[in-house]
Amino acid sequence: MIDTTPAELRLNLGRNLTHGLLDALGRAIVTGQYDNGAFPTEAELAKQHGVSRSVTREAVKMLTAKGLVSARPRQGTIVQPRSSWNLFDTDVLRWLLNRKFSLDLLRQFNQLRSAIEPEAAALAALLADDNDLAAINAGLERMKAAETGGEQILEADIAFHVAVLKGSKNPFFAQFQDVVGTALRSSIQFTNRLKGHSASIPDHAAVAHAIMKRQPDKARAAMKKLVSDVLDLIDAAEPGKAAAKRR
Amino acid sequence: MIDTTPAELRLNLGRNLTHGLLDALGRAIVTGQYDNGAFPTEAELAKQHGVSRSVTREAVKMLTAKGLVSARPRQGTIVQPRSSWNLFDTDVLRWLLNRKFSLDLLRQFNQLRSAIEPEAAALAALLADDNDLAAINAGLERMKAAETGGEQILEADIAFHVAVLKGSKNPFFAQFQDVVGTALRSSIQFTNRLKGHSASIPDHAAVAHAIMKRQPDKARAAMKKLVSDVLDLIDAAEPGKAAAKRR
DNA sequence: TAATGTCCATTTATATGACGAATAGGACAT
DNA sequence: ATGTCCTATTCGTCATATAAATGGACATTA
Repeated sequence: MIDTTPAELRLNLGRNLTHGLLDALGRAIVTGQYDNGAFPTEAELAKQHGVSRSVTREAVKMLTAKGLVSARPRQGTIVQPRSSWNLFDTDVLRWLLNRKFSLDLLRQFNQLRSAIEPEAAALAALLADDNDLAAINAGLERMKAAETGGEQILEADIAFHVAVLKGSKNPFFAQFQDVVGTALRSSIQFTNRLKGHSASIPDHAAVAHAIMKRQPDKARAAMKKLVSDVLDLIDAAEPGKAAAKRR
Repeated sequence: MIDTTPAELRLNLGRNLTHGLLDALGRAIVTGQYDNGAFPTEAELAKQHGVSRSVTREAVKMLTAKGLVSARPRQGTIVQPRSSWNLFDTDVLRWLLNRKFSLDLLRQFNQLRSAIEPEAAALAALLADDNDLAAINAGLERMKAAETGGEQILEADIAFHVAVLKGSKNPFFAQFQDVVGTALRSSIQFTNRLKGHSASIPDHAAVAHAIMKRQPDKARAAMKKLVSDVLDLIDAAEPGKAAAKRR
């Protein structure tokens, strides 16, 4: 039972009741609140959260669009298996990382980065335009400026990686802008522990330099090293599972 | 102006009015129907398609969840820039590939595969369980059996790649199951032209063999070759743009 | 004139109540 | 044991009314 009040829902995401309820339900689903029992009916949801049926219906429709649930008459609304959740939806990702944070998930996410970002860097070295290059440099400069650590450097770090993804001129890679941003921000409680390494300025500079010089292979390798270092740190934090290596 | 009737909407996706309208609006948006003029208001949409406001609202809410539009009071509903569309939503991807099919998009999608699938194959070589291995082999056998070509071999091909992604035991890679399936099926009109190459049995067998033998590096290399061949064919079909190489 | 505050029109957001359609599961007959 | 039918339940759809938000017009004021 979650039993939120309308006021709380409104505060939740700063928008409106529908988005507030969406957020509440999303979190509840990813934390497994409905794994055994069935998902509440329209009427029950409306009653529990003190909102109208319209609001619940629209929230549930959005959950459907993100793959978390499916609804059929008489059967009711049912939570879909995790495999059909859209992990690249920033809402879903945020819910997952915030509530049930796990090293496993962080490792798996960085395995993804390790596949995506080096290729994106290589493409950026070939295709990035002046704007992209400027953004990449700007991100690097911000990192240097905020070298003290903390939230500053995290945002600068994100800006750098986002700029590279965008510079790839491939919309599928560019799509990961939000994903990477969301994931890095959501997992800050962990990554803070390994700061100083993950935000290694020289390694980032090497990526930027290779892209500027239009050297895709060097850019790929430099970016690969960067992400690999993060993966090494994660494995080091949990030696047991290190079997899942990825080089 | 699209002006569908409720009956047409129902047929569209075989489900209900809401999903039918979602589909119609999604297609209209990705084909740029609303790029200059503004998106219709709730009332207009309801009138144009002969459905109630509830249906339009829920369809629009789903579009919102997929990042295609945003809605605010007084401002109305506005189509978001392409960069914020969720390309990894199978609906969005299907709409994009069906209506405005382009070699560019196909190339970019295969650049993504070229980043993802080799790493997934390497992980699968390390982590796939017996079920996964069986599925990979089954896909390969289906390909051999359907060697005549046509739709049979495409489905077998998809099954093979999906099995590898699943075998990676990484939910982010596994997520691409639907994406790869949707994209391959949607781009069949083009890929048919280059069949026989893209579905090279020996190359697929090499991937499967490396995974069975638990050789991640070989699996990665074999999968890389497989996707690279597709990319080469795409570049060959459109020599001008081949500058966007990706090795 | 320029800055600021007030009001208004428009559009989405929310609420409510009613009815329709589909179907899971049981009752019943065979 | 099997197939058929019925019914209760739940989502799907519709209609209408009211609230909230906001961009812009307009008035006010320094």
